Amino acid sequence: MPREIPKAYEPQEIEERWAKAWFDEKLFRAENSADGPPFSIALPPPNVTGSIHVGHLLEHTQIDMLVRWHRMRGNRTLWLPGMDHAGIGTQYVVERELAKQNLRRQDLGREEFERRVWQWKGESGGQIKGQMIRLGASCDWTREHFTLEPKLYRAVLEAFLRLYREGLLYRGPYMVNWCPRCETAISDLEVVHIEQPGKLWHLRYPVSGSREFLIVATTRPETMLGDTAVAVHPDDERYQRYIGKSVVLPLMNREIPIIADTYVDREFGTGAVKITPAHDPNDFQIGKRHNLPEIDVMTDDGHMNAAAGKYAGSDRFDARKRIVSDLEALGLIDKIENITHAVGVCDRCKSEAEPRISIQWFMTMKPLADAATKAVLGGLIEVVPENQRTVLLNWYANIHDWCISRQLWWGHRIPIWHCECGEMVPALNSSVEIVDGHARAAAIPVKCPKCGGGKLTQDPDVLDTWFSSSLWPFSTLGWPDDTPDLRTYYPTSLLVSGYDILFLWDSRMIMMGLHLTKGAAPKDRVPFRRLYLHSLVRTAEGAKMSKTKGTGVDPLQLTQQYGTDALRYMLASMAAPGTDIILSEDRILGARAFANKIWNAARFLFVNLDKVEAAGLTSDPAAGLPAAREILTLDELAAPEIRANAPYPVPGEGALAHRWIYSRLAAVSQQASSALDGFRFHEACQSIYQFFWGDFCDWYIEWVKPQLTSSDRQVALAAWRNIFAALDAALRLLHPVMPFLTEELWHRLPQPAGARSIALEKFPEPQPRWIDTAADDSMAILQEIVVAARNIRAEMKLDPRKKVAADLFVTGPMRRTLVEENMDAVLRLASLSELRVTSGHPGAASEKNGGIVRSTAAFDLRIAYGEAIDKQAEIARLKKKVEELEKDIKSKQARLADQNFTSKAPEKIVDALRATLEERQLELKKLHDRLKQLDRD
RNA sequence: GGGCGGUUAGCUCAGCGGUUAGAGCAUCCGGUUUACACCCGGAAGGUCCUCCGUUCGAAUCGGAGAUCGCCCA
Repeated sequence: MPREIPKAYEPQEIEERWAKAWFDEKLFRAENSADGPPFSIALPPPNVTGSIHVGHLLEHTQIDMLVRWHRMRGNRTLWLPGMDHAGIGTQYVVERELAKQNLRRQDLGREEFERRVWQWKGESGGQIKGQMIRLGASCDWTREHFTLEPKLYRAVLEAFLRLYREGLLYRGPYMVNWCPRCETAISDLEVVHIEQPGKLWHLRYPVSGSREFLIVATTRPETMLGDTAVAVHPDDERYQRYIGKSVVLPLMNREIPIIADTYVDREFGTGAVKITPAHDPNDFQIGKRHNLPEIDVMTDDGHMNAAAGKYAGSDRFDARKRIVSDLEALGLIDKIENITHAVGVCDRCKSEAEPRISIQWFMTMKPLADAATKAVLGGLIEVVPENQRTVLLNWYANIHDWCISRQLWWGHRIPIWHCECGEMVPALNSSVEIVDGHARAAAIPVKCPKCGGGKLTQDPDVLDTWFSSSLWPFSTLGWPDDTPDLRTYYPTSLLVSGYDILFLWDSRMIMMGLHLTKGAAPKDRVPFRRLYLHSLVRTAEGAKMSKTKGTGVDPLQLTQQYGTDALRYMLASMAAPGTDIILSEDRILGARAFANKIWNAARFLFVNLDKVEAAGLTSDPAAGLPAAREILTLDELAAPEIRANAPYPVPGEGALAHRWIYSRLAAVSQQASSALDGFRFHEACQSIYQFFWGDFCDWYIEWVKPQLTSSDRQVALAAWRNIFAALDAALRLLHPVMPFLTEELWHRLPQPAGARSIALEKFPEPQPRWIDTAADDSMAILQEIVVAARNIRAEMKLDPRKKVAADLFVTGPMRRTLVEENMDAVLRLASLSELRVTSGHPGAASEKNGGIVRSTAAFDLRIAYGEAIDKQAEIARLKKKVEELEKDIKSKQARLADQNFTSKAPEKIVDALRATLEERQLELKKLHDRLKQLDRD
């Protein structure tokens, strides 16, 4: 029965089919009762608003490779997926939609707005899930979670209430970053600094009761309306006499004191600075020290408020212009400098963030950071690459309290009720109830424990998205309940994340995990035992891939073009830890070619087997097969139990290549596993690529081709069995990186009834019986001979189809036997009609115009051909080689002559150097002989 | 201002104390080898950014500088 296998590899149909099958069959469902040590990874939950970009694909490819690899090694493997509600991000997107209808969220009211967001989430959210399924992520979709679902809401309530009772959460008026567009506080980490051209205005503040001025510099003149002091350094001689006096704040005509504070940098500007405690974090601190009033001059949406006098109602940037021009009119602008400075903007909407005092919830971080530091220092979490460990520890060391409240409507509402008397009453417990399909706190306090009042209103704020994210590795496993999943899979084995969210997410999970989970020892409470920070995909200019900037590349489109496997391979092959990735068209093409190569190698085997079968059936002498030949069937050659016992000894002299390919298989399996264990995906890819294309296709298949159609049934049988088993092993090696292609091909091999997927098979382990260093060495020599012959042929510009005779001079009987035993393969691969093997060196045996010679220390190969060779070219080539060799030999001799080297370097190194020197000298001698001979001829 | 990373072949990148520094792509030469032209065979191509140091030995370790990029303040 012919096995239909298309000539060109067409990934689309294959990938869609398997993606669907894997999902429908729940193939990657983790079984708690299964054998094997658990291996668990929580997916960094993508924003529910998002669609996948190449950055995700890089992350998912790396996770998926590790997950598939572990699954194939027999681990009880769980990759837990889910989505993040992405508070500010999602709200921003929905608000943008509303704005198209000229609506603001305030127009709808909180409940209606929330309803709209849920509606939007239902329609557009979760796109990523479909994309991940299509791209082959082997997640356990039966365990999918969403940060706003009831179970996770409950975890958030539990965490909040516990931290609150422990006194780690507090509320009060502090300086925060405020986004006037989103109208919410944002954390330090959500403010990004962008270098921009700007101006530095030098303002003249008249000193009260004098004609003098103090000059202060500012990049934000509008904040002057809220100035409540001017500060100088206490030791600054220039200003001694002003300390204690006051200035008249221009435009506002308010007297404000001149104070002394060591915070002031005498070198900056004039050494006098305006102090606006309500609009600058440093000024806020100074204000506290000096008991200065805090005058907030702005509204939530970035307009000037009543405290701004006549500027009230103006947009903050309009106000800036007006103030500057008013000051100019009054002659109070000393000068204006053009500068570049970093402006903090809201990470989400890119509006300029405003430092501002507002009442917010904060989390005390110091004790948690200390515990986390201890865990990381104690090696309870291994950080890869290692330098990121220092970055993490430094961040913990300089940690600030975390502003966890957001003035948003989309998120986990803070479970605190405020009484009219000012008392704050937390929810009674963490239970949740479902209203309209969505969760909210159920245990609502009805009476104030302090004043007994019954008028309690819930805090309007919601929690920072990252609060719920920080619970992700355990909340998704059932925490705070003691569930089988939590017991089995927590701590998770590994977290794979981009280093861009090390502070936002990774660091906070470590703190929360250590603090909140139940394990007796810290090692049982860390959220993950290893932390691998992967690279980011960047544009050619080095910018982060970003959809908003239009630099994001749609991976699904690339998939259409090149195939998912190729894309995955390309990303993995570039994923060296610690270096960012710039997408390259060439690399994708190379990966696609690789996929095609794999496809065709498999195709070759199946197609040829068809031929062998057909020939056997018809006993067609034209096919070169004897009539008596028995039919070979695929089952006989490649049944699972047959493959399991490979390699089979090949009778006669054709065994070498088989011994060698299995030896290579052992080495490559070992390399791949150790590379994956160290997150060196590029290394794993490279060694598998080299194995498949170089060893398996270029040498092994080519070498054994004739055996596959051998008239000796035993030879053909063993050869086929070995090659199928090797292909099977190669597919399993390749599976973690190229899941679709390997799945498709694997199913074309005979499999036991009910076999579901290559993903559930074993990853190749190096078998001791495969390792064969003698075969490695022998094969290496034969390959060198073949390459030397091809080299000479190319040099002589021989027609590749033309077979010629050659002479081989070898030393040692072993080598001679080796070549003679493998003569057929060598002749065929080197396109030789004959190879005369002689012991010793050419020299005397050489004839006039003796063709071209290639020499290594082990052999000399000569092809003599009727026509004259380009003698000058050959001499030039030899001379260049001589030069290189002489240089090398000289440096080696010098080093060996150096007492310092021979006495201090390890013996092994010295001996090795001596041996290579000898080889080189032999090569050089051969080159000289050859040159002399050419000269003579 | 502080910290981190890059600088290696024309391009994209490996290698990170001890072979004549590698790969893929591009280039050049030769091929319709019935698995694959997304292929096969061959070749050419490098002051490993600069300087100083450590070492028997440095692309690899340390210091300084140049340059590009990232993060934090």
